[in-house]
Amino acid sequence: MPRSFLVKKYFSNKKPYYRESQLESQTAFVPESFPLAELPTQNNASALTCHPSSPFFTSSGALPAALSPVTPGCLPPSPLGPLNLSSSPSSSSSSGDEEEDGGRTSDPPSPEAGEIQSIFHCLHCSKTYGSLSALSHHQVSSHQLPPNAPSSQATSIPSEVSQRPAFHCKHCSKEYTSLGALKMHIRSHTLPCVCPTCGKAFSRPWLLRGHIRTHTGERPFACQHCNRAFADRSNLRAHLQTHSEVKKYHCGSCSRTFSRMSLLHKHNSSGCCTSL
DNA sequence: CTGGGGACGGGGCCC
DNA sequence: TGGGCCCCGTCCCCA
Repeated sequence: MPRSFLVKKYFSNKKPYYRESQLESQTAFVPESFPLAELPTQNNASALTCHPSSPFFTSSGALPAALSPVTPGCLPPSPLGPLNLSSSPSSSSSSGDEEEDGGRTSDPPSPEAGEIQSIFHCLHCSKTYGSLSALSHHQVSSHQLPPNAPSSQATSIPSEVSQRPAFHCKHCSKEYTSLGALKMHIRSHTLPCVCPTCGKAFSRPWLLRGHIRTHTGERPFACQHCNRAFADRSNLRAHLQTHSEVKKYHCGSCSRTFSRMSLLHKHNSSGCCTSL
């Protein structure tokens, strides 16, 4: 993943892929039920501590509404009802294809802020420490772990990494070099944006908007070469590959090209032309 | 089996 | 610093 260089993947665990089944249970998530993210940044601990029951889930701040599968947490205020979508499918542009975004405030205040604190948990014995060094010392002395052992999740920090800011997600074992990146990542766990139609939850408002297009059938991204249109720009991009004689992904063993990386992977894993 | 579409997650960039 | 958008990538499903 060349683009994910900010993520220090020590465990190469797969990214959370929210399948329908998972999301069905996710839709009724209870924000305060999420564990706390742990950040080895004592400086900003107090500033980051806030209520996990973020008031953005409802206009009135009533948390129980967050349990509703139709809480439009990330939807802009809608005079047309909960399914107020862009009614201009052809507007389609890349920037602001949905004018009623209502500005940039459609994205709710990040609830993850309330999940951040500077407590260092040893995941081998659940002890907590107030500093990284204390935790590290504990792990070395009590669990015979090397100081830089990427043990369990979140709190065991490689020494070379600990020398610079590292922000850990407690929901998984990812680390980030910036708080903003971590907060953004945590949204993928908290999924604050809920589809008012089906209750499916998403990490970001624009993901929800894209999802809503699956309900409305809006396809703002049209192919210039054929009559097809897509709800997702990435899908259009992939489709455009099909119009190209020489496709983007080349097999290293034969001269075949593929429109998608996944097809190339399939091609390779199926044996391709010997070399594998 | 292959190709393609649908859906969506994640990080970077820009404002 | 945070939000929105873009691009890349992946997984699933279907023809």
